[in-house]
Amino acid sequence: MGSRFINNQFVSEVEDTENSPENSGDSPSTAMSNDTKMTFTSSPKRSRRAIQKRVVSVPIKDVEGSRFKGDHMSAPPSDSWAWRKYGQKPIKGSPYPRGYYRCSSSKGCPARKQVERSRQDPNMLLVTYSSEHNHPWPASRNHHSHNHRHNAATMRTENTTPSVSEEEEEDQDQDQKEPINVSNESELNSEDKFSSLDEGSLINGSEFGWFTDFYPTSCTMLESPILTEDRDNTDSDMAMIFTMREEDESLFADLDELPECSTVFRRGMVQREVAHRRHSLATTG
DNA sequence: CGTCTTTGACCTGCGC
DNA sequence: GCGCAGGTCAAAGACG
Repeated sequence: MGSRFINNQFVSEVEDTENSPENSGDSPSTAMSNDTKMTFTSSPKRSRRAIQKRVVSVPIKDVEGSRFKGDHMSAPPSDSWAWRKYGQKPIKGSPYPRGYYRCSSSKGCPARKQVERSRQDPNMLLVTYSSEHNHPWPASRNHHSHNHRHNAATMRTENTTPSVSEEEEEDQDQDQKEPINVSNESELNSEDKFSSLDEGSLINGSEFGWFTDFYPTSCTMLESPILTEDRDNTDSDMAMIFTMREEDESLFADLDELPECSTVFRRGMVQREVAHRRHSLATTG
């Protein structure tokens, strides 16, 4: 299982409406193909506020070594952001505790995530991202700005990068209707700007706009060397860099500091790209 | 010295 | 209202 991490990068997405304690942790894993997955879910405790969360399942193999210092629980999978642990709780019904992390990439960043081992598959980590206050990722990603402070401490979490994509075709239309102006850093960096977005407006283009709408105008995925190193040839499918458009190149022109693990996600593109790549390899090779 | 993790206490939402 | 469970706070110590 773990050896197929590359394939694990492909994530699909479901709507989780059950939120029962039994399902809150593992249902995403069981409902979908193995390895890395993503799902929408709502916090059982905060359902009245309709706070959606995004769950990413990551093979623990790919996390080990990044920060296991006798921590049997779970090191948070890397996503190129700095996360500071602020709590840990044993979860009823699960032999593994759940770790609570908040974003420390920028002061006052409200983004949080929870990391726990899957009960059904202890080799998997379930990472639940909370976007309740809309993490200002787009601006930070695009410009590797001050919001993204990669010091030595924060880099400890960056050994792996669970790549994420989305499959909601209809959302692509939404993206094209309302592309993010990636050049307007000051606007995107504004916490007020993001906090002013109400849930209703976010849900339409996905409440997780901060998570998914990085580059709605491009069809680009930057494959990190981290994702390909130490992985044998069996996973050559992902050892590639998707062609960048010209606008993308200009867009990233000033990103020489972009960390290795940075991955640009394009919803719905990853699986299609891989399918296309596989087809091309099959026909040419 | 700044930032991190750890961990017990406290808070909050929910079901009964 | 009470108890349970999840989520957060904050002090203390560790680390680089």
